[in-house]
Amino acid sequence: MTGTVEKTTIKLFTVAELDPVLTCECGQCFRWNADADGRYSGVASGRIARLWTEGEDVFIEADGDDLPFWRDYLDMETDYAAARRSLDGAGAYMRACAEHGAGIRILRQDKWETLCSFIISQCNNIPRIKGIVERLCAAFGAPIPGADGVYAFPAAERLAALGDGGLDFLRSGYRAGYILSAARAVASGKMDLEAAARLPGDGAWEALKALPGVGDKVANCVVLFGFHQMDAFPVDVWIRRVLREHFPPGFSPAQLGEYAGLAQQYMFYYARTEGRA
DNA sequence: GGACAGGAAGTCC
DNA sequence: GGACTTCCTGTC
Repeated sequence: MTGTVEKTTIKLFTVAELDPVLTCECGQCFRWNADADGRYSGVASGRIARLWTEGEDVFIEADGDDLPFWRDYLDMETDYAAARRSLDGAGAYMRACAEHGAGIRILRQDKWETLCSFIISQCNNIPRIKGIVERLCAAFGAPIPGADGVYAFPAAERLAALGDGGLDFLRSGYRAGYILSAARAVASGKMDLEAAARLPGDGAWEALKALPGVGDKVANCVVLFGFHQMDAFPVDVWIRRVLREHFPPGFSPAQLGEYAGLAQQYMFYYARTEGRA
């Protein structure tokens, strides 16, 4: 232990407003995992926290100084009940998804980590994505004080310094080259993620797509989960199927409005868990 | 048992 | 439309 860190526990919300299981398991993040006691431990921006439910109440344990960070990360200022109501007009299937996923919040994740993680996600499955991300963090991330064996997500500058082949040990396949080139673009300033996030309209999405290995889908994930533009609507194989089977031909996700991205997350989670929930 | 196809939050040429 | 890395599953 490098100095004692004062842990603070506070009640955040009710489970209807923030469900740790749904929020951590809906596929938006890769560094939150259930402990043996069912509590979720997560790492973000070099900080650690635990989330759990007691009855209807949700608690967080973290360094006291970090609580403002976690409030922002958990998007506590957004009214998700109102967001769900805005989707009421999108049909019975949409309402079923929203009811099933109530408690999902769209986390305000680090931009670089989100970009890197969703580059890794392409044509891959979630357990393997998590494994690759953890190997990346353990190899190049800063150790987090007071948490043995837990590492921050590595800075782009750290990865940019690697030579070609420097990520072979990740076993991330053809995605390794994409990670390196994204790291170099970010570290050199050629890709300014903060500036990109402020571009109006589809500007952020267009800017991200300039990176090799970032296409329509990954760019949308970064815009939604990293830039918190809640109208972004990533379309993958699951969502393609949902749109085909449950929405009329010619339906445009833009019709879902400013919370289309939240709707997408409800659909994704529903499609992946219905019948085994 | 071990080979093999199919698929996994896709993208590129 | 095929190739691309790696890994896991189901099938024969």
